[in-house]
Amino acid sequence: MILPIHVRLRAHLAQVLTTLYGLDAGAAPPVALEYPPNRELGDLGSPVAFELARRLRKAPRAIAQEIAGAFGALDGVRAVAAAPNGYLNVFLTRAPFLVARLGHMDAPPPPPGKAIVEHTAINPNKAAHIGHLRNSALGDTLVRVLRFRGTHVEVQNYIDDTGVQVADVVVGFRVLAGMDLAAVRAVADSTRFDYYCWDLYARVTEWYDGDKARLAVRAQTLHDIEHGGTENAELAAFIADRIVRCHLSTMARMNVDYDLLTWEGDILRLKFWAQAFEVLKQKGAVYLRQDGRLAGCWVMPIQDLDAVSADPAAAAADEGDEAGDEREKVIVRSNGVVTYVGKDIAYQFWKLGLLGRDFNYRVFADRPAGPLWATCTQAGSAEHPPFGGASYVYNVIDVRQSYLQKLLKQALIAVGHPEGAERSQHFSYEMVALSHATAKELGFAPAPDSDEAKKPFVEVSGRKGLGVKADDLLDKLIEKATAEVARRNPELGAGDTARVAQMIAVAAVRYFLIKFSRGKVIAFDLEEAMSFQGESGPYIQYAVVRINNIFRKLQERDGVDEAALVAALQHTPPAELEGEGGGHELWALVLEASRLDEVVEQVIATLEFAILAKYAFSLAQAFNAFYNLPPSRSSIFNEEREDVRRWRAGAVVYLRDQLTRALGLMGIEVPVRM
RNA sequence: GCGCCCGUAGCUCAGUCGGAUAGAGCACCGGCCUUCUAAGCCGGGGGUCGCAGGUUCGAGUCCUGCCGGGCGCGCCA
Repeated sequence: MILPIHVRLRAHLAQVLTTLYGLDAGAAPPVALEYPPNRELGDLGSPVAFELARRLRKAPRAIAQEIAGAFGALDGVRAVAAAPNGYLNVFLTRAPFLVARLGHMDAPPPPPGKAIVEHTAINPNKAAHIGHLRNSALGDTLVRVLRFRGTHVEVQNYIDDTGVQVADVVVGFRVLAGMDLAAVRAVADSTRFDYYCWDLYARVTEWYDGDKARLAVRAQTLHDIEHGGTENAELAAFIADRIVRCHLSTMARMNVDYDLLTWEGDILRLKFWAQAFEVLKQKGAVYLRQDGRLAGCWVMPIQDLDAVSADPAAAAADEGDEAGDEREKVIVRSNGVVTYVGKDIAYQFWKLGLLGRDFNYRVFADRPAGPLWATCTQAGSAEHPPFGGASYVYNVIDVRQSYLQKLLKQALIAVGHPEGAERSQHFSYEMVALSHATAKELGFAPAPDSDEAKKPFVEVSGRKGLGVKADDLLDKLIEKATAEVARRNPELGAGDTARVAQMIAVAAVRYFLIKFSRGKVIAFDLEEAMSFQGESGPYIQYAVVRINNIFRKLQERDGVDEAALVAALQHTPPAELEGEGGGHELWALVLEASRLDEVVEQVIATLEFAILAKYAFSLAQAFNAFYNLPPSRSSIFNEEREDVRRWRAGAVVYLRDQLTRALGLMGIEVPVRM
């Protein structure tokens, strides 16, 4: 396996520094490498001379010059130069670099163990909205990025089928609409059921607001659902099942998929909590409060997690400061009913293989790729893939759940599994709100002097039915894209046009949801999200489509395929790439395209997918700029010099492949035309 | 009150391990289609990087304090 040039260059520079200045290579931090602002300056650059300037009492420039002088030869490096300002810049041998990259590269060994990614987890009582899409887009991208690196990933979607939100819709059907199961089934079979429930849910909220005493109906319904065997429980199960199927088809439109649906009802019925409770009690992680306002509750003491895990000194200091300030979190209420946190602790234990109990499993749906599995309580399938028991767990949930996610980690530490806490990651992100313009468009205009009107954005509210439904957004985007595709490609049939429009719409939404940093509230603006121009998914697709067109036309005219062009590079004089003339632009594309792997590394380390989005965009942008250069410097199709055409083709094929991979990581496909 | 997050161009946002001239999109103004798709490209105007200190050869980036905004801290889920 060829070591990436960065690694070898760092090692070589460390060696040079040792011989030159007697610096201990082991003690020094790794030599920093950056990309100079442009290719004229170099391909890689290092500020190492700045760091040494003080120690050596020499000007950075002089040091850089000495290093350049002593550099010697390194495979893959064409030249080294000391910049006037003190940077040490390195030029790579271009043609071998590209040829190697176009060939087969050995993949690094896959990380050991399985990772569980849980995402989506929409309450199964109404249609999915734009906020849910952010979760799914981030979660699915995480899955794709991990798999790209070779990690074995299990994707779970948690279904809260026994919570208040489902209970509220049950109340809506039975009390407000006066329907029984048969009537609800008739509705589900004849309408957009998730949309119907969206409106019904909002009506129920209003109904509660009309008289708080009505909340007793909710409490009774919830009780019925939790205990089973009642009409309410049956209705809840039906609603949850149907809504989940709606969500799955919405997500399928977005190229989002799962391996397993975990149902909260199964966690309850299989007594996962009882099992986890035993462990927590045994380890003293929870205890029964005898007095005070929490008398009769089983509670878990809450500590500062950072102090618990990392720095012993800081932990000791904190203990002194906050000894009197310790708080407790109720896990089991005084009436014996477990809280939400308790159920989540049990689920997290199971995910990490620490519970000592398992679900039963059934096939929930058949897909082209194979069955979609779901948990069940009894009479499961005899044969099913192994689920749970992962080495790493990513819970994709918005930032408002930080406190609870912290409690999960604490419970793991308290039962003697600090490594489980280390391997549990809360993948948090800020919420999606609505811009005032979009909220207004949806018919929600806050009173001019209200608090709502003064806020920078309008909060999405499933309860009020205020939000942009995921399918509505996709429909609008597809409608717009269809018109554009039909106008630009009249030769395309209706089926192809629809497929292309769908891909463009998905690209627009998914890119939009990925391009902001996780910590940023997205004030969703419909007009902005509908854009196919500028920094958008379709912009990137467009660049790839253009490239594919070049090779399609080349094939049609000359019968030359791109594989043949690439293969011929080995025996082609590299003047176009290496030459003094116009090669810089082409080489810049190759070097930029080569950065995908390092971008993926960074993305996994930071869980910041905006980096991936921006990278893909800038690569597309770089290509578009190249594409628009005068034909003498950029054309492939009309270039008559054989060697020049080959190198341009090779560079562009490589860029296209890397860009297609980057899009794939974001769940975005490339259409044939657009 | 305590904790977490955010503050960069008119607007929405990038800015990697602290490093070369602080960038992009949108909006605005001016150019570019007989030449691989104009969903594109090129050029222009537009900045007290919230404020004040500190560390450093070097700070949008790190530290401290403050200001403004968001979220969280329940015998809800």
